[in-house]
Amino acid sequence: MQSFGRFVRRRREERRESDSSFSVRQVAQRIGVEPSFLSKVERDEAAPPSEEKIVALARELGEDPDVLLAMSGKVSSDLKAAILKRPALFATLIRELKKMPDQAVLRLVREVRDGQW
Amino acid sequence: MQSFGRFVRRRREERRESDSSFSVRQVAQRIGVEPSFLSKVERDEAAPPSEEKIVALARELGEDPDVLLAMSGKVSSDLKAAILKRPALFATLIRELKKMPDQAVLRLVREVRDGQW
DNA sequence: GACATTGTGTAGTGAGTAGTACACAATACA
DNA sequence: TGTATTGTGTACTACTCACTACACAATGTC
Repeated sequence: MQSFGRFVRRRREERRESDSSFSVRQVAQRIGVEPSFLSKVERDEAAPPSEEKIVALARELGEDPDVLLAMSGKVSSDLKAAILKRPALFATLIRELKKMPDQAVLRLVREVRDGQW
Repeated sequence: MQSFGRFVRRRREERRESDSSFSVRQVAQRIGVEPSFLSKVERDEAAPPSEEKIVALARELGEDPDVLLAMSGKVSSDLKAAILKRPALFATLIRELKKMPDQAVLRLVREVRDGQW
């Protein structure tokens, strides 16, 4: 899997080709960190920022926040809260699903979402 | 919801009624922490211990590790890992399920486990 | 009465988290 | 050519996490 920093840098530079406001400095300001910090993060010299900043960064880059969070080893706090409310139930379900291929999980997601439950 | 410390203390003292080896000191030794630390944890003067110790504690107390972890605000690292591997899929699923009542989730768990997937 | 065991108080620690503040040389722009 | 903007280096900080080490008085046991 690709590193968090490398990925962010690549995506930011892609966005920059068509929008010069995607400099380290300006993106840093928009997500609320110091430029030097974002610079270090993008070079993997600093650990990924907090959940809040990552979500803001995902918004900037047009990426899925959950995916970007995952790259930083974090799980969105609202998902965590949902699991913590029914730990035994979710533990069983997730352990069951982790054995199954993507396709099967996807099918399940669809069926749950389209609501015959 | 009950506090982690209070719950552990109560459960330990229950076990102790029929087994004198369930003193703070001896349980602490079995799970690998200092007695003073376990004592503080049980009185909620210290934050809950690490995942590893909580799992050991659950084993001692005959409790579900996932439930005890949940009381400490933690999600088992194997569940986290499973989510991190397919973040978008699990995010969608969990957000869908959190709106649903226990019964519906339970039914889903059963159907998944009994394997027509 | 001696010895062991008990719970707990106090003090301190090393690693990780999540950053800031400021300075600097290189580059871009007008 | 001057001004602005850029990315990055260095140094530092406040906070939390997950504990240990040791001492003590009270209680239990032989």
